[in-house]
Amino acid sequence: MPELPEVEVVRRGLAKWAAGRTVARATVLHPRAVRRHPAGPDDFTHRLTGATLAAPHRRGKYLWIPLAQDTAMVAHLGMSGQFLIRPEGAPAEKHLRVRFVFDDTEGTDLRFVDQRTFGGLSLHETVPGDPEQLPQPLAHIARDPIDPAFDDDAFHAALRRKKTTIKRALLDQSLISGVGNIYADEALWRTKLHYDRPTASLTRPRTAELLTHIREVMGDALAAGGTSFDSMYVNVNGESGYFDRSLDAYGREDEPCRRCGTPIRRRAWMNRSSYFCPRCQPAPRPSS
DNA sequence: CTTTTAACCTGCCTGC
DNA sequence: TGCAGGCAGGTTAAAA
Repeated sequence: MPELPEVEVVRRGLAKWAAGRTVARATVLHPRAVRRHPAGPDDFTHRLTGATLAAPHRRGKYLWIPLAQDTAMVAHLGMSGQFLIRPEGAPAEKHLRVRFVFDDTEGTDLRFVDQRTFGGLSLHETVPGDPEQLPQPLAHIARDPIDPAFDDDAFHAALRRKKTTIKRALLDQSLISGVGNIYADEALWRTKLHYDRPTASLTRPRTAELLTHIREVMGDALAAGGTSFDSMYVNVNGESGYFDRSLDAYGREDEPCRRCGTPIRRRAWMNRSSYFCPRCQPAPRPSS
């Protein structure tokens, strides 16, 4: 479950069901799942053995779990990654990639399941003195819009100086993290902005509106347990969120805009799709 | 230097 | 039924 609300649902599940537990044994069933771990699968499992999982943190779509004073396990769900808390005896999922067995008597294990293998786990040093024990590789990831330390003014200034379009900017994790294809389309629809609008043309009030809508749609989605179109995106207990029923733009091609009734359109865009209302979100005047 | 494209994977759905 | 092609919520190395 890839975007910020879905990852936050997972983080909360880990906080409840995995934090504080000590790993008795870690098993890597598919080496690609730990390809971002520099020292390889054997080092990964060896270093996790005996490690106690601290409370999980999140920035944007990235999760991390501090293990010791200066080490944390980073997790990214990619397009199809899941963390599942399962009964120890439950049969292996078809796409089970990494399994953690604990030294306690709770009777459950922790599994990283990932059909498309774009996600992965890895161990990294943390930024010295960082209160959240941020892993070094995440230092370049921007704070996300629901982080109290997110700087709205700096974000607007960055948009103004970029030579790009608004949806590309929203998906740039070094400018603002946690926004993906669904919530970008939803926030743009709520703000009545076209995805190809040049960022340099945005006024400060427009940027403020956009940020407000990003926060609102993510808050709404979180309250609904996230967005799930199928069993691919689930919480640690395997349950789907139901925000898909509340989407206004994403996935609604040819269905009437909930504001003006005009059919929502889908456009091929950067090897994926953009959904928008052609009336509420008119295309910007072509530049040059 | 910044911006854009193509590639990385598996599985499902549609149309021929 | 089979098969090709398109599509899917992610990042990122390489090219422009």
